[in-house]
Amino acid sequence: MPVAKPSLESLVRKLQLHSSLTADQRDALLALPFVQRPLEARAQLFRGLDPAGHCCVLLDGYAARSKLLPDGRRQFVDVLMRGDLIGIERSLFRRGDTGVEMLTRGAAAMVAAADLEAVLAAHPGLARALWSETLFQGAIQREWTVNVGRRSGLSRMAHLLCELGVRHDQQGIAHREKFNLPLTQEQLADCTGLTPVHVNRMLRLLDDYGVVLRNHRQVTISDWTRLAKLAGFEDGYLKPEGFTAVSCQAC
Amino acid sequence: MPVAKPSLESLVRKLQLHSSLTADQRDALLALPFVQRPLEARAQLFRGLDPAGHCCVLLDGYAARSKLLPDGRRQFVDVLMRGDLIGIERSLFRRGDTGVEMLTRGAAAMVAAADLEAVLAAHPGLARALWSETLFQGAIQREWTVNVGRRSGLSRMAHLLCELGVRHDQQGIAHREKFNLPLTQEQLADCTGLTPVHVNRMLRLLDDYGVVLRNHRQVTISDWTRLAKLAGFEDGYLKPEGFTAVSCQAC
DNA sequence: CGTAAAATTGACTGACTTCAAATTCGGTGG
DNA sequence: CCACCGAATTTGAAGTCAGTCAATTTTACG
Repeated sequence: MPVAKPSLESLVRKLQLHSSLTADQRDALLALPFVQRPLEARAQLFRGLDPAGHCCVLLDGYAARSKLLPDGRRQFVDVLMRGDLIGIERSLFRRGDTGVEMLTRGAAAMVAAADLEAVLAAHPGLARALWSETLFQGAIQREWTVNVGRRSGLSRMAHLLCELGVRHDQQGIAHREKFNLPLTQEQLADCTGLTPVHVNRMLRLLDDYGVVLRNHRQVTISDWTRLAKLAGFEDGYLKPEGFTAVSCQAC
Repeated sequence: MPVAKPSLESLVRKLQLHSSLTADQRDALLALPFVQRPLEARAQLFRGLDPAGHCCVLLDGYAARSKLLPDGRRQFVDVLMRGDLIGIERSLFRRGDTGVEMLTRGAAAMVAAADLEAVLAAHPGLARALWSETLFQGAIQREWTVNVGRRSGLSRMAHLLCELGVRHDQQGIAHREKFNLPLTQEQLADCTGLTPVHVNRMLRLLDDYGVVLRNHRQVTISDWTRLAKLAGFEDGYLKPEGFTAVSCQAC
């Protein structure tokens, strides 16, 4: 696996999807001290309710935010990929409410809360950009609620694939129609609120329809339009089009 | 209906659940200019993806954030009550992703984006408190995803009642075990991802178990412990215990 | 190359939905 | 205060989508 020279470039890219950063702000962010930590699959990035003295940026690999039920069942509430900022609620504000664990091996940049705090104090515009990022996370979260709440099994799978496709595309990780999907069917089940068996059947059905091919862990969407239709996918919630540029009179 | 002298007191109370505000910050917030707008049931507070020049604070009544599916089905992604801040993402950052409509009659304080912007620029600590509030909303949203994704119909209803109970309590609207629930069963269905018919049956079952009594639109929880157990309810995600006090070096 | 994990498939079960009809509630005008 | 009407609730019966259980095959990885 070719490891890029570790940097927070991917976080900058993500923030710039919705917030315009000045050169100063970008440089300050890139100058943040961090420790790169290699991570095995199943490694816990954050656990339970504990607060933490750091947050992290995922540099490589995939992770999931999850909640456990008393009976041991599990629901993923987000899939995290390169550039995603994880655990800011723990480092700046309070303890968290979800666990975060690696789905694959990868690496994360660990950023000390105090360092982040200092940069945000010096650059209020950055704080604004991160708040904006929090709001985008919220939009994704709401769509996940809709997905598991109101869509059929087939649509849920289709919708998840659409969302992950767009997010890969936005982060420059892969093309929307062809990307790596390193999740097991059990993990996909935890994303969609289905059982692993049913995930298998729905993937098979999408394949039979000729809409999505899945070899090993590579997804190839051969008919995006039809997939989006099956999913009821509207990409508006992922897109910042029409956003008001960050304007903070104190910045 | 006795209308309290309209003020943003309820918003202050909400923020103080998790953020410590200085007297200055509190006064600045309370001094925000706003227009009180009475609202009929079904009134749209925000619609579709449009950005807005304002946000609002719910002063009275109940509202729901919802998303519509292409086929007309609907999922609520949050229930909003007195003190809840609505539409900040539209006023400060970008267009929204969900519609917001009143479930009952009520009233909202409409705050112009420019006024809010000015107060936040003057009091960075307030921006921090609102960001924190955004993160709490995220925690609630994640729990909703878990609720519709992994819990049985009975548990979903039970969990919703627990959450609404605690939130009524926190906002000083009512006691945790006895509060007004002005939602129709159809609306409860849109909260839980069930059908109205099934909501009816689950409420009946909770009643038969002697856990929750529901007369007209008043909820009386006679056995909180058992209800929480049925729901798998853990109140941690609603509670700021152990939070790190807001500390912003620029404030 | 061998072993454990993951994927696949089939048969059966059950929770929730759908459809439809009857009853109750809540507000309004007489 | 009561009669009325639409909305909301309640109930029953039948259907279906997804879950459960269990066995087999394939894949991933040391």
